[in-house]
Amino acid sequence: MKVSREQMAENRRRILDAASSLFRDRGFDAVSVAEVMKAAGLTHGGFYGHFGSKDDLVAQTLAHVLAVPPGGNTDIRAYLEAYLSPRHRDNPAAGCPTAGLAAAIRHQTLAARAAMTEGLRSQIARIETALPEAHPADRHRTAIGSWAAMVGAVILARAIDDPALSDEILEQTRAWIEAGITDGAAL
Amino acid sequence: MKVSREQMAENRRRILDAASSLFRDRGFDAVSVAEVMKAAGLTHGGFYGHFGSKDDLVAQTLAHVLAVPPGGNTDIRAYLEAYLSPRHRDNPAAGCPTAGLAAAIRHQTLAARAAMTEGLRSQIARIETALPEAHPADRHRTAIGSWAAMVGAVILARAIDDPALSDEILEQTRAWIEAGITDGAAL
DNA sequence: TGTACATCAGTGAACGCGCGTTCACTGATGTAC
DNA sequence: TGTACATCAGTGAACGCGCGTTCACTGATGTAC
Repeated sequence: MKVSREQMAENRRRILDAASSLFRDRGFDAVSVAEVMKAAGLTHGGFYGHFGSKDDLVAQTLAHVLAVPPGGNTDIRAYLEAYLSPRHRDNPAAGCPTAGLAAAIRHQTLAARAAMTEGLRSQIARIETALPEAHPADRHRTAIGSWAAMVGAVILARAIDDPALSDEILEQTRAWIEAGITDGAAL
Repeated sequence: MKVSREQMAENRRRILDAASSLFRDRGFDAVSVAEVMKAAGLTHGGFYGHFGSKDDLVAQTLAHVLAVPPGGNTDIRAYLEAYLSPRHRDNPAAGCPTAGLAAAIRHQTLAARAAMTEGLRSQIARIETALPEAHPADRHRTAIGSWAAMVGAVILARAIDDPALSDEILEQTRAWIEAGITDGAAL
């Protein structure tokens, strides 16, 4: 049964949204095409009307989720606190796609890697602008170092099974980054 | 054909070594049991004489590779330079198992997560002892923050397809961590 | 020390399952008149 | 505006493939005597 053009566009959006959450939650390999389609309220057969392959879905999902980041967060400390929180760690499906998927992108297609590259570039730029005005010329360095530490800390915190150590990774990394941001002004 | 006890022990070691490299290089899912056995010079049927399942192999490989880290590196700056180098980024198979596998451990068994937890604990302790003597009481914080940034930077550097940006992630993160280590002494 | 034989590590064919993908079909859409 | 029909988004059964896993078999090991 054919659907309207608007309905088709919405279906496509729902597939991408469902894929985005499922991939972040369980990884690219563990989520099947049929599962994504079911989560979008469709059947698996229609998938290839929207995407050329599962690899194509992966690449387009990354472009979709990395292109439009969740609002311009200008308060770097609030952003740090939210990012390095147990709540973020425990909700990968709704969390940062970089923390959830960056390590898996290495095994994906060139298109997926290209989407990640652009996403990373804009994220670094966004953090740079959110850094304190008083910060010296090495804002770029601070943005990159802070982002690497944020992503690394969430990945490590999610990988271990000791809740106390996991909380500690988040909290100490947050304090370490804040110190680095503050120290920078004194350099 | 039965083999000697020593031969069997060596075969087991070779399976773990092969799995360790292959998993780091291509991830747990993309490497088949048959592939690991072939790399170890055996056929796939014998696998279940050594391990209960592929999940068991994953957990034991992690315990194997995370338990005995490559030598006590006491020079933190040399360690940083080697870790955040293009060479390390481009050779995941021989590289740090945390950078290669941490993000995937979230989707593995409890035994795998437990191995990662112990590996992380000992790695943090190792970095703490390698930090400059003059460093203040927040060595623990510095060790955790630095390690998170190191792991995050290598993961990000491996995820993107722009060599220049990838090099920059490594280099700037290294400089950022070094600054943090130095600044700490001034706190 | 030498021999007979039970053990069992490794082999390779076979299994069942889930996956990505294909395809003939359906029926609502939207256009031509 | 109303009607006839070509289009095509979505359906669900079916496919082929690779995977983890099993199992009957082989033949070297290592022990009992």
